[in-house]
Amino acid sequence: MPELPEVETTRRGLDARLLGQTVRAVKVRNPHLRWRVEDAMSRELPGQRIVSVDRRAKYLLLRTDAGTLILHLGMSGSLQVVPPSRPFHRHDHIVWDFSNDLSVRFRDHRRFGAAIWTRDDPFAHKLLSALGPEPLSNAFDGGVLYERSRGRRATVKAFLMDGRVVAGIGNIYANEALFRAGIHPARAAGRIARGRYDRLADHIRTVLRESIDRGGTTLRDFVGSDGDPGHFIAHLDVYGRVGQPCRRCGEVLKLRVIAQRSTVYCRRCQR
DNA sequence: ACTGGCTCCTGAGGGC
DNA sequence: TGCCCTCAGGAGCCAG
Repeated sequence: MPELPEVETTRRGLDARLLGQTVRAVKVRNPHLRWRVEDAMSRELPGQRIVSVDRRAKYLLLRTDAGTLILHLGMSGSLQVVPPSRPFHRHDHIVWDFSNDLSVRFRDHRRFGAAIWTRDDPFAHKLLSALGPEPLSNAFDGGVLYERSRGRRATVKAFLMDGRVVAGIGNIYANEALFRAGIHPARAAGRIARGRYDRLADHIRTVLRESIDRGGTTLRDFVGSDGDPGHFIAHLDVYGRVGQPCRRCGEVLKLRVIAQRSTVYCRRCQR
């Protein structure tokens, strides 16, 4: 599923190919994504030039002078940059044709993704306005986690995946960062010391950067991951490794559902 | 202010 | 071989 590193890789691919290009045509083949794709997007986007391609959490922001296209890949979405003549896949739901004779297709077989058109400041949009700091920005550190977690009884795993605390940490990277930091995923967020949050924040940043570096390599051709966790999968310590030995101590890795998500951890290394 | 549970959807995988 | 069943999973939303 597209996690923050895949979305960032996608952003870089779009930025390299679409910046300064003009939207020639928009075709919505199936408007039934997470929220119905509004006609205003098809009406107002043609003729507009892409002035920037940004990312906030796992949202992609394609800005024009008339408004911003906000995209979310959900859990099975991908964006494909292809020649317009390429035959359609049955789950290609939206198509944007550009002035450089490239076509971008939003493919999403589960349709948990979203395409939202807004004329206003996208950061003021309800979906973005309450988001916490970007994990790779200077605004994020152990202090943020420590301050925000005081008094909270929810598990640290759920806490990390709450976008209002820190933006864009998905299930895979919550699992991985907690393993690297040696913190048990079911521990109450409010009962973790400052020093451990400092280390956790460092590990969140490091694991995301390492994965982006991998994504940047394996997804260079930009065909989208389409449900695949990406080639960073070979470097995961816990996610997808239930029943296998811990790379650090050899203990068999355990699976528990925490925060409604599969959580894999080492009960010896994580306390 | 928090917290946990529900929801959308389809392909994959297991059982028989 | 094929059919049926179950389930994962991002994150907004809502009730308690």
